[in-house]
Amino acid sequence: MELSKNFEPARAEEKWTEIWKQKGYFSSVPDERTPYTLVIPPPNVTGVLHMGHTLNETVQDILARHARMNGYNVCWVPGSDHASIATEARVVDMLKREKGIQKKDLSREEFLKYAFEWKEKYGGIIYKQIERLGCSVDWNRVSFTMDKEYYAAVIKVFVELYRQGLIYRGARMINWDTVAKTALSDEEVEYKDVQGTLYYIKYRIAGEKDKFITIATQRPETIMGDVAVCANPSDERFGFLKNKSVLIPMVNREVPVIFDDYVDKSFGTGILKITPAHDINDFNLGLKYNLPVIDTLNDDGTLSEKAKVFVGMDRFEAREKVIEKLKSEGLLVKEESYETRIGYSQRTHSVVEPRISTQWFVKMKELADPALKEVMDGNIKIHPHEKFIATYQYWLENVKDWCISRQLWWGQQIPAWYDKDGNIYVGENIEDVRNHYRLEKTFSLRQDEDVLDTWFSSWLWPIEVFKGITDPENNDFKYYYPTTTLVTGQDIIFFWVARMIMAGLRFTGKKPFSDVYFTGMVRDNLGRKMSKSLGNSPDLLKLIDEYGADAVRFGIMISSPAGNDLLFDEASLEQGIHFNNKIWNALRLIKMWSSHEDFNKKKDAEKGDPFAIEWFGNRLNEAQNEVEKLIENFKLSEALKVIYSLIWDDFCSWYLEWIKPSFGSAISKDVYDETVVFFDRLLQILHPYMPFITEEIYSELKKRDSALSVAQTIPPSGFEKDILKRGNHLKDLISSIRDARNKFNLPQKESVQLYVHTDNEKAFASIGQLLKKQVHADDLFFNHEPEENSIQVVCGTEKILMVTGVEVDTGKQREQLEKDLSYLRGFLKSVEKKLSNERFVQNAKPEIVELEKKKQSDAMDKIKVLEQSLESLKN
RNA sequence: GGGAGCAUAGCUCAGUUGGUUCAGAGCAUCUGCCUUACAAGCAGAGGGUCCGCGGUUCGAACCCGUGUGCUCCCA
Repeated sequence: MELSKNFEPARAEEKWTEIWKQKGYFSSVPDERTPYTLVIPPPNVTGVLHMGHTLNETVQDILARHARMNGYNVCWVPGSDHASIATEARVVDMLKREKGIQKKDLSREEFLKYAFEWKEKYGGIIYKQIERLGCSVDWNRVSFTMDKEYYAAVIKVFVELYRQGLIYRGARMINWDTVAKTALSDEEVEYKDVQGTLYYIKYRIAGEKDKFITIATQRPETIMGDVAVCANPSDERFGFLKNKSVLIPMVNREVPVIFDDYVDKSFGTGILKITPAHDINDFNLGLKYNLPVIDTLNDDGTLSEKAKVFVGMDRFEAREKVIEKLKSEGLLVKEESYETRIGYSQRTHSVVEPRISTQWFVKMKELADPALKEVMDGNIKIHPHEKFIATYQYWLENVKDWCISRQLWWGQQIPAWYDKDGNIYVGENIEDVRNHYRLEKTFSLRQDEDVLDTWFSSWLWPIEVFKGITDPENNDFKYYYPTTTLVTGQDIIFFWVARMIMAGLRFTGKKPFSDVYFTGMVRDNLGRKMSKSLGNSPDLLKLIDEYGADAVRFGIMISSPAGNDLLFDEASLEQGIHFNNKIWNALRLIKMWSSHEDFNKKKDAEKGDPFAIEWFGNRLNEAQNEVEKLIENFKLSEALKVIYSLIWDDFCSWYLEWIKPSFGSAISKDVYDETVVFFDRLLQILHPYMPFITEEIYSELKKRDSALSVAQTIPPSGFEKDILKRGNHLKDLISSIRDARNKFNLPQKESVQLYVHTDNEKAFASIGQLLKKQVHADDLFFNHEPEENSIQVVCGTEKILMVTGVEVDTGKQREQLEKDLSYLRGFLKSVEKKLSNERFVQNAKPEIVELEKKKQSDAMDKIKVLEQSLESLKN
């Protein structure tokens, strides 16, 4: 069948996706091979893959395919997490919009039923995208953090940690999301610099007429929760307030003046209002001075009864009203704009409210220490190391307890029960509780309403996708765990990576993975973070439709240096298309040769040049060795660059041109066969990066029994430097002569005679034929002067005189030679300066001095050649 | 406020232990070619104060100090 002129991605993608699936190439079962295990960082079920995921999955697929082709039993587990807050919000929203149902009108069970339905309906988009990208995941192993067994694992771990004293329940200052109406962990709060306003407000001093102090605050709506004002004891300005109290504006409650070093004398007026319910520092001061806590906010961010004024009003609206009121009472002194930082919920983007709340926490210290040690000792390697090790270390050394309860329904319900007095009973289920605590069947218990943080399930991911918690003795777990490499974004180093290491060490006694590879963030070509609000994040499926999956993978990898941010530009995808086309056309060329009528008739076939094959074989080994080394070090982008240049430059531009039979002739069968072997090896090397086109070409190149995806890469062997050197010599000669042709406007078709001046005539035995062919020369003479006018080409220490029928512009030629000469003379001078410096000769290593001497003599040789050339031009 | 990282060609980045013609690659640009695989191509070329300043050294893109700018993390 005639091959299309250009590669058609859509057809190949459809075809190979189907074949891979049908043959079950990527499903793994334990066998005698060494496992190579990857677990997908579960994208959350509500989402679609953004470019960050795309980079991530591509990297993993490259590692997976590469390992598979190198003898490993690769198991790549796909899956998704339940994304408690985000999903619950989506479901609530959907119920309201589509069915007119309020969450509060549903029972927990009814709500969960809807949530699972929603997940079935929309959770599949991610898997579709992973498939379209060509990811070689094991579809038999899809995991979800709310699967029945996974759920059980999370509960089991909770109970275990509770019984070991690592989980406790207590009232603490936590981060409250007023939209999702749930607690958040510290990591789920994102701080942003914003322009705030500082309000200067007068508080009346109790028992004195018309005497006030002025206090600066950015949160006037919390005034009603004030329980004290506080100044620094060393601040003389406020000494007179000792043992006095002040009246809170609007509510006129009398509160004491206290003194503490905590107060920064230079901030605001130097005296602060203390509101323990709504500020962590105030809370700590409150504990220290035994002050009451007055919580003036409801869980949805409106003012509570305790605020007494503006009850039921939203906190930000209330702020406006409070200011108005203070103004009207003459208590507002001034407003001042200033820089501040405000915390936002990572999920709902609402302003997070510090709030006292009774929640469940994990004690982190005991878990963090081994996790830190494991990485610091190098048992788990982080890539790129320098960039992230300090961050990892800092977080673990300063880790705070982890708030794991969420006031939601979508998630694992906390396995804790309360009796009527509020005593806590923890167990895997109510029977377990009754047994463990020896309670009567009739003893009344009520389960905690809340669910666990999604990350409290995700941290078990590498373990529980193989049922390592629920069934630790099973064969899969024993074979696949610990996993090999984790690929993820640097933004979840604490959320996930650090906690997975803790969980792995704690629950299995083993690290969860050996290597962690952090990808950078994907930005647009202006360097901006990709986000929905900017609308600069492209739709992956559309990109694949437009460019093809291979081009998308190529584009994202070629511009993705390890660990660095990636500036995503569709231009690089176009480069991917061009590359596709280049390889495709190499196939067309080779196939064309085999269809020549004289192909296989040995006597008529043109003899191939042995040097071309010898050279490319060596070059291929050299490059493949380099690629292997780079991939081993997670330098995937660099490896792709090497492959790109190997295929485009070395294979297509040089090798194929060198062996190309002259017009009308057939290629020799031997050369053809060698070439197919070379092409095969190139496809193997490229396959992990661009799986579809390589499969397609592999199957077109010759008849096969199975696909490239499961083929084993022919490992590189050694290479001879001397042959590579000869190849470079040849390439230099060809380029120099072509350059000269260009400069002298000598058409490519015009044939020439070459007079080579060299002291190494022998070298031309192997490369002479190719040289003639590539520069369209019909004669090659050595160390003879031509009779006719000639163009002089200097290449290294060799000089080539090119004789042509065309008039030669000697002025132009002289100009070029003089330019080269002056550069070389300058260079020689610098080398000689070095050599004449006694201290250099004394101190530098002998081999360095030798090198400088060689540079000197090389330069002198070249200068001599140039001088002779110039001399001959003058005649 | 504390910490980390980065600064090399128009853009994105390599540059290993300080020493090989070390100042590189890809993309972009420019010149010439519609040469029977590919114009999505071929053959060439130009392009840099290695962020500034100071130091160490026979020798610095590389090591040290300092300044400036950018990015990220933490409070």
